Amino acid sequence: MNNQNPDTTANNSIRDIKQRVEEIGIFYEQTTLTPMEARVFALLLLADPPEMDFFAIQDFLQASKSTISNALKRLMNEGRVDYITKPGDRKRYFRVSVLRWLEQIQESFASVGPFVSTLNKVIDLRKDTNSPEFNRELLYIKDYFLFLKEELPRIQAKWNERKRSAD
Amino acid sequence: MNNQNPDTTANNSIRDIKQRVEEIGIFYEQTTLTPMEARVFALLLLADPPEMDFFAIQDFLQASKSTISNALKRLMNEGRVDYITKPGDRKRYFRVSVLRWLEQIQESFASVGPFVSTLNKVIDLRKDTNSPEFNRELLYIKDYFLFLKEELPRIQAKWNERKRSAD
DNA sequence: CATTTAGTTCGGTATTTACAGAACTAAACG
DNA sequence: CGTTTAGTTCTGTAAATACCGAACTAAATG
Repeated sequence: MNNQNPDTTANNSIRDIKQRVEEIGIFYEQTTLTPMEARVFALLLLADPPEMDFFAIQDFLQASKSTISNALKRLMNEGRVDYITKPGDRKRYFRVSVLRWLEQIQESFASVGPFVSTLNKVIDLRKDTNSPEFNRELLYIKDYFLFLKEELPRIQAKWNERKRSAD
Repeated sequence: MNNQNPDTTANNSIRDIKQRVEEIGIFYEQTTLTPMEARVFALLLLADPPEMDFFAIQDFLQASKSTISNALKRLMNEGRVDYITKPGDRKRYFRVSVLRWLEQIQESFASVGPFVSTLNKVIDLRKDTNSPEFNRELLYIKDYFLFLKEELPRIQAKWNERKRSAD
């Protein structure tokens, strides 16, 4: 049914592309994805068209079904990937859900909260100690996080505003 | 020589404190420290006075010398911990270097760069593809990172300004 | 300069984690 | 309603990682 060029990605040799997937994959591996998750994600970033069915992913990466299944599951849980379906075709076509991915990133930015509360615990537990200098430094760093907690939503708002007025 | 109360931390039972170290430790474990690194870090955050010699750390955490040595090494490389020395005492007293730790955090905030360049690679590799919608989304998310790359230094400057005028 | 002290490094082990393969499931198709 | 399809789940294994213990090193001490 897909009558486009059936290449996985545009006009480059398949070997080249495998290399690119590895390369991009390594970057995302360092942002807390497992090697295979990172490769799946990189592949979907580069694929043309930008959605692939389960078997195509498995075949390209030469991995087992379970590994691909688990990688996709985690990528979907993290909001980086979703899938579309096509009428009269029961396959799922997996793709990077760029906009949800962006939302996840934005939310994670907002998560300074836990740092603040952990520091508060520490500061509270230290309240009877005889280390005023150190305790003051802890208050200082907590202050910084509180500052971020205020400012990050601000720049988020600024971004929203910029994008709103761009249409 | 240390004529303070020799308790590891202030006026709480040692069992309590072990529990606190675990608790605070678990939080830092989730921010890319190994369990033992996280415990060492948590211990130094709670210790009173806020510096401890090698053996005191080892004894408290009931771990091997090598494990403590490696944990301290990594914590020092990451800029979270340093040590002081005392005249006529060849031990090193390890402590959380709050201000360097803060600097590290601030630097890591500034590191949006790699995200942008990875996205640029992806966008470049996709330039001949037939997926305008997807490609536009990628440009959009890249735009967001570029925006952050501008704005984060700004809020950093704002913080510096606030702190400068606070003395 | 032999010994103690304060750690580091090296080699091995146990636990965890990533992945494979095969058995299973649920929906759709003939 | 048996079979194919599109995945998932379960069980085992290989590789990576965290940790231990013992051998080592470098500085200070007697």
